[in-house]
Amino acid sequence: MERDTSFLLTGIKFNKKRFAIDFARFKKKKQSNDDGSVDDLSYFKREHTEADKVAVSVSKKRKRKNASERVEGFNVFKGSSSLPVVTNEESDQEDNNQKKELNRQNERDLRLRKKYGINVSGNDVPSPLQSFAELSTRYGCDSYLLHNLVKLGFKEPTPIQRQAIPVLLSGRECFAKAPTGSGKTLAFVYPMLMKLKHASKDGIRAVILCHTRELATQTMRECKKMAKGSKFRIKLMTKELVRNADFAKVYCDILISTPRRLQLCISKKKKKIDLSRVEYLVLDESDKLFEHSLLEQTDSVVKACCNPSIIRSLFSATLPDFVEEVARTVMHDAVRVIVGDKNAASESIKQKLIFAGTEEGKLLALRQSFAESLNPPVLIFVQSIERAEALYEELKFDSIRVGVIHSNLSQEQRENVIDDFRAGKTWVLIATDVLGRGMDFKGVKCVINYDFPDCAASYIHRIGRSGRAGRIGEGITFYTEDDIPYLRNIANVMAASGCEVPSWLMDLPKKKWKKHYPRRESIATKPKDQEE
DNA sequence: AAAAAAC
Repeated sequence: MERDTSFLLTGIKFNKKRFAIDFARFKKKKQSNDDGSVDDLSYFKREHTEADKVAVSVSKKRKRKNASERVEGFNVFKGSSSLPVVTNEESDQEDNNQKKELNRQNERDLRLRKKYGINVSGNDVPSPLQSFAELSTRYGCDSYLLHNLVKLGFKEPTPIQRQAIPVLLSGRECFAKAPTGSGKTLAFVYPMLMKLKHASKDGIRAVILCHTRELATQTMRECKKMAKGSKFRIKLMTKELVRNADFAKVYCDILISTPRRLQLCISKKKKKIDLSRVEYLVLDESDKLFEHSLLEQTDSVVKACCNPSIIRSLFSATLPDFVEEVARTVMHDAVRVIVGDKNAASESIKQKLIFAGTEEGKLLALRQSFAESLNPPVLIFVQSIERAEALYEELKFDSIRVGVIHSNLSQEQRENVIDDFRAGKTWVLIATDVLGRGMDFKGVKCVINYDFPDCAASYIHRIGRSGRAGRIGEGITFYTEDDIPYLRNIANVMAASGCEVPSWLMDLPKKKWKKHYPRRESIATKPKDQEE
């Protein structure tokens, strides 16, 4: 019974036992600021028995075993094991022909997957697409949808689209990992539009969860473009919608929201939102949605989408094992689709590391690089809101059109900043990690990590704001003495993405990545009044 | 050690 109430968190419980030390630390923290609001997490309280300790060591062994199985699972040839089963009975001619045809199909699938760097695992993985035209021949896609595709300039499906679209169209749940800027949004929106077919007459039929409001807005725009000409209702969960709508009466085909806002609507006493009819649920940037602070919110949405025939999918450019482990506790016979190398950034991005020495050195290096060649639009990432503001104050008098964005701005301000950047009114945009993931600014040629990213995943996502849709991009990362212990992790990503890495970097000691938030000197050169 | 996700 307990299991029924905690879905994804059940998975976490299992997971936590495996990592007993982290778990104990987390538990301590939970208890120390105990405010009684940990209903769903109550299982944390019963631990430390001898039986539990045994459970830990047993599951550790199991983990190792699973890990080795997983490696095999990545193998392309084992992945799509839809080869016909040989029976003892005499098979007649027809059976033989069927087997031959199946074998030919399997060979075609394998060739195609190999060609596009697609790795799959799972039972009976559907064949990848050879072209978009197959959407109508194989899946009876409506002509208006194909027309939209052409009009929006999509000619050839990207690898993730080739494989993830048939998987979703076949009604399979899936995990999808593919490089930044490789068309993941289309890969989950398009099959959704195809399967929804006719507009909703009651209730909500599909939900897309995004980790920031900016991404939710962008995703809605993409959805609307692709659905043009249909009668689908596509809605963004805005503050106004939450305030005004009576969710008992709201019906829409695709609802796009951030987790917290949707969770609130679920937990409302009056005008509660009904997600029991949801047929499709997408967790975009899913590893982000599975972070501690968001997991409980994500969980309540997953829990509320209780339609037994729901199709759920997880998309991201970085999909760590633990996310899949947790998600597998609720998913049915999911297919895994992985494009490209594990732990690599998009290959179309040129990656550079620059030693800036000190904070002052960073500012100098930035100004110098702008003086040499400013190739707008440029995105600059810093580690905190304060530093974003400080850098903005430094640059705004430099005759460069510069903007700044972070979560301390009002929603309206945030939207304006994004619009200005998209319209080319600002050339350089300084941002916190709000814009680190998912955002698609068409022409961004260069991303500068003014402050070192906090982990490899965030590095991959940040530089992935450039070099999208096959274009060339550049990712420049400044580092100081404080960051050197963490350089090796970035070097690994660079090596995995086919970048040249100086050998001394690879000689740095391997270190398990911990979140990296060094306390930094202030950005500005010393204020004038200090001289007085 | 941060940011983000509400009202």
